Amino acid sequence: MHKKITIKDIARLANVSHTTVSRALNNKSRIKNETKEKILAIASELNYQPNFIARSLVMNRTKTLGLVITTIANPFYTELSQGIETTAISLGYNIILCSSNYDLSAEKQYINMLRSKGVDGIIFTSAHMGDPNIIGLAEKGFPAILVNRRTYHPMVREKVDYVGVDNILGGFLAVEHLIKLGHKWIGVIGGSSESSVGFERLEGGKKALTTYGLKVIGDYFLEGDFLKGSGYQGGKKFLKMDEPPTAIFAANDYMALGTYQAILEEGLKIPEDMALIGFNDIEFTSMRGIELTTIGQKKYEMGALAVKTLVERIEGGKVGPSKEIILEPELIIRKTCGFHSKGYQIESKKSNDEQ
Amino acid sequence: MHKKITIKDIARLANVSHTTVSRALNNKSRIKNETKEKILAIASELNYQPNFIARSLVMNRTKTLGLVITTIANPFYTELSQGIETTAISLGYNIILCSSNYDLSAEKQYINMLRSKGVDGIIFTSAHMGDPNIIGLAEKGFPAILVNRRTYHPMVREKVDYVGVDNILGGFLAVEHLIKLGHKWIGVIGGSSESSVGFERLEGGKKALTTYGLKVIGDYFLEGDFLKGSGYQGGKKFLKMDEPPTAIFAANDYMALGTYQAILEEGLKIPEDMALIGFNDIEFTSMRGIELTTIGQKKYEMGALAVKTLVERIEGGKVGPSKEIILEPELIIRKTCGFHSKGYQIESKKSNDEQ
DNA sequence: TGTTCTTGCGTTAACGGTAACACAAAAATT
DNA sequence: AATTTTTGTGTTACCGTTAACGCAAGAACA
Repeated sequence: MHKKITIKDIARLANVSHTTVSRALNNKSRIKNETKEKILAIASELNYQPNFIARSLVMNRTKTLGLVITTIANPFYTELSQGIETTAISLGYNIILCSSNYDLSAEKQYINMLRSKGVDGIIFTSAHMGDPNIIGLAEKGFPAILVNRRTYHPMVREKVDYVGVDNILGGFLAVEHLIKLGHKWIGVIGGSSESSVGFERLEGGKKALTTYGLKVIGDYFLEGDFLKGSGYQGGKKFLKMDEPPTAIFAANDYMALGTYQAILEEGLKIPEDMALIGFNDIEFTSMRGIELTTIGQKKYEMGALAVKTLVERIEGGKVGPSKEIILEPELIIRKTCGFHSKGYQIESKKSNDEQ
Repeated sequence: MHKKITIKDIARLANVSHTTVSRALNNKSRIKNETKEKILAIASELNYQPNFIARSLVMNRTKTLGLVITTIANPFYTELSQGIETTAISLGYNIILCSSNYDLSAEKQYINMLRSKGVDGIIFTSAHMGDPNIIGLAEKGFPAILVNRRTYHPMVREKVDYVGVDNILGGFLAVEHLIKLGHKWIGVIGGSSESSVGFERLEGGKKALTTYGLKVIGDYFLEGDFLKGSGYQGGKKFLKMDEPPTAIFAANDYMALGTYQAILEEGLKIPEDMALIGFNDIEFTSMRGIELTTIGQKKYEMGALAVKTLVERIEGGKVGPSKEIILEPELIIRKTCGFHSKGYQIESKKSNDEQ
């Protein structure tokens, strides 16, 4: 393999010191235009590529960001990642991908690795509620940002920025939609209790119930884990109740898809016999044959915003208190909750066991 | 922020030279067990994290791989990426993610950046047929591997390994399936001409036609671009023909999904009025309401194999000629091709329930 | 015309590791 | 007991950059 050419090679050919070459390449002041151009010409002639490793060592900056994610297999995260990666590139940063696969100890190893490799900052897309790793980072003042999921730990809130959707409002919108369609018995399948978004969406749902004068019934709140299987099981569970709900809000689309399947398996029709609403608006939920009503959020923008905020913090020094950027969710009406003609006048839906 | 501790800090505390600390940390021979343990104790006490940047500079190895991909938004690539990332981690490597978004000049910039950052090798998941960037890399003998899509350039074939599915066989299986179901008029929507996999799947399809004594009719072969839209347009085009085909093979699932929609929009039923088969078996095609018959390939394993092969080449020196690893595709029968009364027994495959 | 300021560049020292080499002391061999 | 080999460690150089500092020559000012 070709020997890599360095600034010293250029220096020799240009009859200057390697420092001067460095100055020319970095467009520093106090260099004669003539010599600069000579050096630049030689550099491009030789197709010189700077060695970022060496630069990083002395500058203590790598122009690289770590992205810690549970799994990119979830379309929600892939879209988020796209926003993150594309924006990072546009700002001159690269992304090192780290899929923790829901393993907290793996996360710790990732963080150590990333810090060893000198990343300038780390993006966490799926922080656990009391994630000790993130708390540790916050204590050290290491540049990091939380996207999507957050942590309520005071130290983290104080030091680490956050970008996410208003999950409480999202949950509210979902359940409100069901209520406005005439539902009074609404089942909710939450996310894992370690996740802030699951918790918040649940809170929003409860808020909608109380706002509209409906009771919050414990049996109608099931805990899930954001995976399809738990949506499926939740659906089955609801349908086996003496008084099943007439509508179900699943805290994400994956679970909603599982619930969908459970409902069909029990011989019920959607939306006639059971209304269903999800959360996230992942690709494919809009496809024919599914057309899930759901709560949408700007995933790509969220990722983009996260990177911008993080890079700002990295490059702007450690100034300023931490930010919390909250985006607006949006109700996306498709076909799994039925239609409303005017002002939410919907055909009242009686299930057999309604009293 | 805390000052990062270095081997020199440890050396001072242990009363040895920094070289000895390096020896202890790297488990080199010729060091007294006693001193080694003392050093290791101090290192873990101080929670020492090695500086990979410095190590990389002298060793000329970063334990980092570049992943050049068109977009991770395509579920095919996300699953591939998962295999790549997980395997890389298990072998001690990190992945820098580079989404080219179908832009060849972006690819060139990515490659330069990756080389500047000193990655030990690059994985290409979607090489163009005559990709000059990859040819350049091959000429320099830089460690690289092609996954999924390939290049037929002799220099690349000679120097760069390849892992992919047998797309010719896959195309053959798809069309053969349709033929065995009794179809004689089969429309094919190919991939982009810049992609080896599109070309190969088409070849396989033609081979099936001639093998079973059917004519290869030019009008029945449309060029697509692997995106949903071109599948949709292709479907429309076929249906507007005087003699539309009775079955369509789309060279990937995304296009098949588009074709699906076009068919439904024209008021036809699948599979009664039109049979449809795709390629890749991406998630969601198995979902209720779609259940696309398709050609499956082991995406995760493909990614894993690619990383293993690349790392082998990196770590084993540049020995040995290049490898071509070809995996077997698999016909996955679901519901979009229907059943045939006589002679062709179909055992339906259980849909792969995700997560 | 002498003094100060600016410009342009070279010298040298980092950054945090690894590796080649040297050289005593200890162990093994004769 | 003398010689050779092995073991354990320190010294020094180096990887390819950037940055602090120094200094001569020219420009600006008095």
